[in-house]
Amino acid sequence: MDSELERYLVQPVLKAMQVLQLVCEASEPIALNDLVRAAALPKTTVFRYLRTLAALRLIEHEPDSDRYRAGIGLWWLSHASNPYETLRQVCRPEMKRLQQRFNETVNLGVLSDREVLYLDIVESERSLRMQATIGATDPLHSTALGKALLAFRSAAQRETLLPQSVPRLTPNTIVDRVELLDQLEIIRATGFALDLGENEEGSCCVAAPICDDRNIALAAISLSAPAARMDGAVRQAICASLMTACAEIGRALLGRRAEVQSTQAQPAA
Amino acid sequence: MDSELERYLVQPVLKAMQVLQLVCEASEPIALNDLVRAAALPKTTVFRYLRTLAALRLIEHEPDSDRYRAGIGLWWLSHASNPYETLRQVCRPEMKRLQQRFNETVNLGVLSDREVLYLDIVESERSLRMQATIGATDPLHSTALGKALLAFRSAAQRETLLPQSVPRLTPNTIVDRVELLDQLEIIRATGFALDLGENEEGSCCVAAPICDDRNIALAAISLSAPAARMDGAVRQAICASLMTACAEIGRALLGRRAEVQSTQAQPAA
DNA sequence: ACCACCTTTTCTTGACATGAAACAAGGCGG
DNA sequence: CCGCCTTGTTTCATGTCAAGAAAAGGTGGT
Repeated sequence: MDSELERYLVQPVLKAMQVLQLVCEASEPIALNDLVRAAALPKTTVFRYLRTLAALRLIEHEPDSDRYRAGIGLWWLSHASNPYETLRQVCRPEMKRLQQRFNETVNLGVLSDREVLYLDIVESERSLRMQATIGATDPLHSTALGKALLAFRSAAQRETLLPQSVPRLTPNTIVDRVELLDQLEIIRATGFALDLGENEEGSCCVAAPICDDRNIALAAISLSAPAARMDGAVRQAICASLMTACAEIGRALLGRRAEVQSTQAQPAA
Repeated sequence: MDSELERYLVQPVLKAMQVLQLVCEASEPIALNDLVRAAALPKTTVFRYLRTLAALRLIEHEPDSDRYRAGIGLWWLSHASNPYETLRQVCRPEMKRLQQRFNETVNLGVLSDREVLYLDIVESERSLRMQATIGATDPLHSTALGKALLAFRSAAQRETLLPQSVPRLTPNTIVDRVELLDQLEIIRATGFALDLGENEEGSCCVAAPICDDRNIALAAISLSAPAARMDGAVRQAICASLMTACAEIGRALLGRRAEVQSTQAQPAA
């Protein structure tokens, strides 16, 4: 499916990044030989990548033990006015407050490539909790985050972002396109989106969008919990807090100029 | 001086990282042509790097505007059990408390390649304040951080880490090797290090080490201020708080197994 | 002192990164 | 509305330079 995306790939870059990732994933400084084994690349090649990455300070070399570990250069990359990073920092305090108030998992998501991309997660402390991973993605149509992000876009964009047919993930998943688009209108009117076990059985999510001054969603925050803990009264309280928090963040973002532009899909060919 | 370090460099990796850095530094999504101009590389080359980096999710492509921006992959790299990142997270709360209590700039530094590497900085809110940059380095011999890091190492390592002759940065810089080594003994005994305008005139720093269970410094925290604000009584209070905070962090680190191993220099050839 | 293991260096080869140039696709002004 | 001009994409021939085998240099253990 991504045969087109796999063109023009520069091998040395791919392989060097693989090595970098291995160094970063290692819980402790790692030696050349271990990297060679892990990466399944020739020793000389790995050696040269390590030297190159070290010159860029992306990794650092411990002369004593001849081991490599993550370097300060990574910090530069991920903090140099990275829009995701700033968005996360702005949202963090409100997300923590939501988590503390309801003790459920709070997710921050943006639209990326026709999917929801989880940018940040503040986890509930309960043993039974919803768990996603930062950087992971979920479909738009089956998640509260996705629907919130879709609803606060132009009608034209909703059309292009929503595939003609969407996969059924649970018995509750809404797979009828018209029904989905109708629901988006309701979400737009009420200001929040629900996911009643549509993405994963037994889980329930509430999401609200963070909008710019044109009422376009830049991101969305959701609270997710087992369905049993998310009934009537509690859900109402959550909805209210969530919408307040998101509106607050939206106002805070207006102050900044480093606005986060969510990816918008190209028109269907 | 680093002619040896510049060997075995893989060009595609260097250039691709340059492009990645440019994308990350841009305050807003940036187009291919702008990158070509900024990087001074052929268009085709930059194009291929962008595709490669996008495949790795280090950057993301906005189909509408044909622009590129930092991607979520960066987050993976810098947060996948990066020892610096974990150290920073552990130290942050105490650093913030120190900053709030004294309203002076608080620095976190580690030993890296015979220098102090600033890992984190919590800035004073005063208009006249000491200011360093995360990722920047300073000499060991002229900074409180450096001396604290040196003092809590074996005598042998102090010898190898301290160059035979050190540069004079201000009139107060201690350039006599014997005098320096003597002072390290005192620092080791008292538990804190001072910099009285030795690195920059008019600035005064107090530093204390964060030690592991063998009393080896993993990192150090310093408070820096204009000399005028750092006299007798205040300095004593700062010293006490600093040493308490560092001891606390040391204890917290003992709990974790992801200990941060500071770089140790190789024996002088 | 020998051996085993690991890093570093050297060297040859051909795969492949390269970049000029042509092509396609918008966008803007005339 | 048309055509020029900017920007992204593709193609292709070339020679660079990344690759990897193999050997040398170091280090620590028994």
